[in-house]
Amino acid sequence: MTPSQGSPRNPTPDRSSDERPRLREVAEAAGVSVITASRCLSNPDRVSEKTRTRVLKVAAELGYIPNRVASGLVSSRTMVIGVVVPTIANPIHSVLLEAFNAQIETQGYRTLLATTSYDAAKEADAVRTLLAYKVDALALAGKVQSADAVRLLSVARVPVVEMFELHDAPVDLNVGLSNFDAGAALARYLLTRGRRAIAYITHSGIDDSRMAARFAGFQETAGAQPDVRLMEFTDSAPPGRLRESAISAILSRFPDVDAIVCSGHQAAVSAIRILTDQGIDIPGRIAVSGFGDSPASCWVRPSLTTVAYPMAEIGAAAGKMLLARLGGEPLPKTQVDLGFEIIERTST
Amino acid sequence: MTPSQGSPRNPTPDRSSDERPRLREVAEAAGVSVITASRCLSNPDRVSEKTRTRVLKVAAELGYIPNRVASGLVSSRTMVIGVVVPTIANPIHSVLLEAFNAQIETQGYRTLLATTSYDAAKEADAVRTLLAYKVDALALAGKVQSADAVRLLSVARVPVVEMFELHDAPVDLNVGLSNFDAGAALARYLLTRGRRAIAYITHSGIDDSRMAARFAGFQETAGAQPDVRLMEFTDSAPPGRLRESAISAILSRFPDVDAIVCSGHQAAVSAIRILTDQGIDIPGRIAVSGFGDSPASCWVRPSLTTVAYPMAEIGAAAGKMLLARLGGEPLPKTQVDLGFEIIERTST
DNA sequence: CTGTTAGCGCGTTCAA
DNA sequence: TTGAACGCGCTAACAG
Repeated sequence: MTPSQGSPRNPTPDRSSDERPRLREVAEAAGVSVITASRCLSNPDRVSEKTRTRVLKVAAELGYIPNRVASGLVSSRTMVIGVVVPTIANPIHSVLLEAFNAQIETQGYRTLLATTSYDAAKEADAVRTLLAYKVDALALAGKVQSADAVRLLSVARVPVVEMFELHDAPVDLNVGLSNFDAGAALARYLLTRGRRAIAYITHSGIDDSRMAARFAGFQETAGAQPDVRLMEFTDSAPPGRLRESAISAILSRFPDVDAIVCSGHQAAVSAIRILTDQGIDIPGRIAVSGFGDSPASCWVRPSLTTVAYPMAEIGAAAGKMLLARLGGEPLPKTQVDLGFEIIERTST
Repeated sequence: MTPSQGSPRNPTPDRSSDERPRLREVAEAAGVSVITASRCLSNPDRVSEKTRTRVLKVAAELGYIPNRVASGLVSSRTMVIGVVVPTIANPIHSVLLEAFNAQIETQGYRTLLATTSYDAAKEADAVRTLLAYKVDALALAGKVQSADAVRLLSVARVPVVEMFELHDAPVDLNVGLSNFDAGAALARYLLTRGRRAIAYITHSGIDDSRMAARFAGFQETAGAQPDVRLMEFTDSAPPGRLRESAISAILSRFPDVDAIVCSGHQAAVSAIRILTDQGIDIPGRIAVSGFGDSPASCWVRPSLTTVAYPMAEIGAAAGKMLLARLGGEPLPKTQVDLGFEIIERTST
């Protein structure tokens, strides 16, 4: 019983009880070649309307879902962008990530995530894995820390954007602000208001150049005033948290302290709570301020004076810059400063 | 000048100035076949130590990074898990995501992200795209909303976990808590404390079964008390935000209100601020409470009585369950209740 | 322990 | 506008 239509040279292999249709099944059902079916889905213009509608109809009926792994392999465009953040739980990063992701989703890209826990070795690892997935671009929160990661990124032929921190030697694109300047600005602000005995709380055990830059800027400005005493205190809690013991240490070792600056986000809000619970007058005896704004900063009483960062704008701008690069559009600037703003509230 | 070693049958194509070495180059440089090189990297046990060390050394020297797109295509294991959340910016989801991601990263899996903005149509779209990427598993925040998504998930041959909300007909795995019970528990709590005129604020324009379940539970319990008046107010702000107008509406249309419940996270904290700014006594005149705990809940004054959800535990448990499935281990239970807790503070 | 053969599902490159 | 051939880079299945 030879089929009168001629036996196909490439008979469909047996896929009984297998999952989803592939493009080939769609093409066969629509009576076109695989490539025509492919074009109907990705280059609709290059196909006559008649075949296009027929193929699309068949594809819908069969519940066809394209295999992006296969198309990624052959076209070397995966439509995936890798994102590296220290942690998602920190609101500053989740806001950044949300804005970035929303931006790239508009063009059909998806975010492949990797976290570093503020660890430079894990950062290099994250970059390596994301590159292994052949991401079309890469976005990183903060200046790239590890030399390995820098090396990997510079030989990789993908656009890279470092978000949040502006610095001198970006791998490629760079959008954010100068944490050094932010630190300096906050120092000036406190000095102008007469504060002279300043405790500055940083966090230990993490690779975070933003924190270091903030302190450097603060130190430089504060150090220029001869009558200012600046003491750095290190807390081992993760950024965003603060141990009561850190505050106790300050009060005992620096009794005439008149200002506390917290480098970690949210840490300043904790500091306000701890100090007010001890009956210490803010800002009468001690002014408190920090970096990074959040709803909690204005809810807390006294409300927090802080250096606000435009994280959502940074994420969106980073997404747009990458999309422009991926679309082959020229970029007017590869480094964009979105600045910061000191929000004066009642804690200083 | 014929090479004396014999011309290879598969000469390496010209890749001058091309990016990274492929497995083939590594194999050639190490003098083994491609498959042996492959095994050195993924099945080290099936290769003699001598060749293994040689190949690994060569791979490191050449800076070889495996192409996971190719290996995903051929092995149908991508080592990627798709995650669907309404939004990342909401802390409740970012904590969930962080814990989930940390869990799966321990086994080398990566998170491919998609957001829905609380839109059922976007949810189906998100699921479709993630399936197109051939994710090895899928995790979704909340009960799957759209029928399309349910259909896609049930024919897909991948493990699925619905996180956060427990319900009757999970697609596959399910870990979280009953938002219905949480609503009921909060109602009982408020009734026990004598509240009888309750305004309940929900958010409009979003597809969120959790919010609906909470209200249903609350309503059922409160409705059982004949002397209780429960009024639902709808705010068009996104969950987590709250317009002042919502509070004004309550005060004018429900003047003897003695309790306000906010369904959205953080919304209750906003409510406290708005009410205290208007000089209204909390909890003297009005008790305020909500769902979802956060640092802000204890920082605000009066501090917020709220139903706390163990989001980090849920994310971690969901990750572990998926990993077990992917590892072929049997799961004792496919539905896990992690419960909730009413944290009593000073706002009630 | 190592190699050979085959092909994952699709898009590129040509030609018709 | 449509199609045939080819191969992306890697691993599964078998053989040696």
